Amino acid sequence: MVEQGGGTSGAGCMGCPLRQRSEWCVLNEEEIRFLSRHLKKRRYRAGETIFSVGEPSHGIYCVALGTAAIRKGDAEGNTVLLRLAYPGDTLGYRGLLLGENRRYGAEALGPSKICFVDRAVVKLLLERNPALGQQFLRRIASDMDEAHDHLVRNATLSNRDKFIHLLRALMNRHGRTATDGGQFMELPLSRRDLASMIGARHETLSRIIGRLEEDGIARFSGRTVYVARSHWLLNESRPPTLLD
Amino acid sequence: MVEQGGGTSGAGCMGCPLRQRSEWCVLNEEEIRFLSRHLKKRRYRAGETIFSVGEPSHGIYCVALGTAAIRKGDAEGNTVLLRLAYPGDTLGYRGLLLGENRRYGAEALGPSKICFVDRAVVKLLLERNPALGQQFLRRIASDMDEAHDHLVRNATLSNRDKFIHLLRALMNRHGRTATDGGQFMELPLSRRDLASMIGARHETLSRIIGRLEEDGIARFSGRTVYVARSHWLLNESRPPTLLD
DNA sequence: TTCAAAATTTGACCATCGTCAATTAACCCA
DNA sequence: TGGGTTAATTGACGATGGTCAAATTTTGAA
Repeated sequence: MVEQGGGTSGAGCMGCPLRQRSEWCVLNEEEIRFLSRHLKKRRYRAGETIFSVGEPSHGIYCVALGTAAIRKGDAEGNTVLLRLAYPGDTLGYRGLLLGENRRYGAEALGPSKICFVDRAVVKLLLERNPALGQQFLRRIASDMDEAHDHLVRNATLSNRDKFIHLLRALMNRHGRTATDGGQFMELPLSRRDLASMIGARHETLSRIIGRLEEDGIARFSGRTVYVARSHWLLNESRPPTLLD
Repeated sequence: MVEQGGGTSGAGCMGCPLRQRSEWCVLNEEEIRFLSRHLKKRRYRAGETIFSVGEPSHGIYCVALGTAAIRKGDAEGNTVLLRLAYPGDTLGYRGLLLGENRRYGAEALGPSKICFVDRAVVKLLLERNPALGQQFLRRIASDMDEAHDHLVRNATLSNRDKFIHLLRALMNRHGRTATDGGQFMELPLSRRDLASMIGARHETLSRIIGRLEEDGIARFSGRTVYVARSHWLLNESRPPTLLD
């Protein structure tokens, strides 16, 4: 299950199509070879755990293929899906940087390939190439911005609008344009997870979905969603001010 | 208004009591002297703006004395108070790292002293002392954790519980123990800002406060709050965490 | 394919929250 | 100190969201 050498094609990180999109893009050829030799690539099946809350942080993970979900729970046992990670995204850098145990868990949402880079390898590369540290700083800073935007939206929008925003974000990643200009998407998440992402109960989400269908904004069938072109742009955010 | 040399006593950063609590603790004596010479320290009056959304990021700010508020708005003009910053906290590193304009604003909540460090000075120190970069990484990683905890709470708790959590966090910073074992605090924020921190309208917060008084959990009078010892620990809210 | 478990939907009901509007209290500056 | 402005509270009421429970669909494993 575990193979040496990164990249989706077996040619090592050198041939990895997402090298340019990840922080590793600043490494030179020799450093990439070093990384290739020392990372562990592994396939995950749908639902498989990548790492869990509370375990020590031995290294970082790099999504090569598929989608991963970041989950976090509170003291009461409520669990929230914080964000999704896509190819090129790096997971678990915080625990590594702070030398702490993992404070959130990650799992594969579908069949995925994910590379693991041991803490020692990261450390060595960071020392060799300071630009890599810069890259990580930039990455975290940008994650921070995202988290803050998320906080503002959650404090500001209704559940319905939060869900619409979420749908649009998901559509950007998972959607395809249909022949009529509308968009199709296969949802990567269960209703429960979708609900947890907007801080609502799953029953509430069901009703929101029902209302979106009534209003003719979208059609849901299992995990497939269809949104007509005409309805897609004008929902940006604005609360449905009376009649529309 | 602007003076050279950091620290609250005029002895430069060297004598700054919060040097050990900020990222600058890794600098050696010479580097601290360099920092002292090149930072600009400035007093702010209550409500004064430190920096605003949209303006270019020329450097970072370091709270020496007082309390600063981080504000962010969304497209509709709603504004949210994201977090408070206290002595030792660094503001504005994200815009600097990403080379972007400020995506949030900061203002002094009361009379404050805040040091400004120009981007060029930061860059120089970062190059001279890689440990400083590490410190920043750790700081951001920890801010990130806080933001995620905040997201989980917002998705999970009722407004009432979110407010109790907020009160407890504020009490940790601003509270004093009374002779009877209860705690007093002078709130640093208006009701509107308190409400925005938990994602509620100010009218709703007024009612939450009313209910807390009815339930005998706390007493509010203007900006002073009193909480009896007996009610402090057992309230339905969860674990005591830091501000965020 | 078949069946049991899990996920989803739906209904009923109540608590909470947002909005509008009207007061009342606090604040700031001349 | 007065007067005008902002902040805070309160009431009424409709909308939204949570909870419990039951019905229905989907999923996964044998």
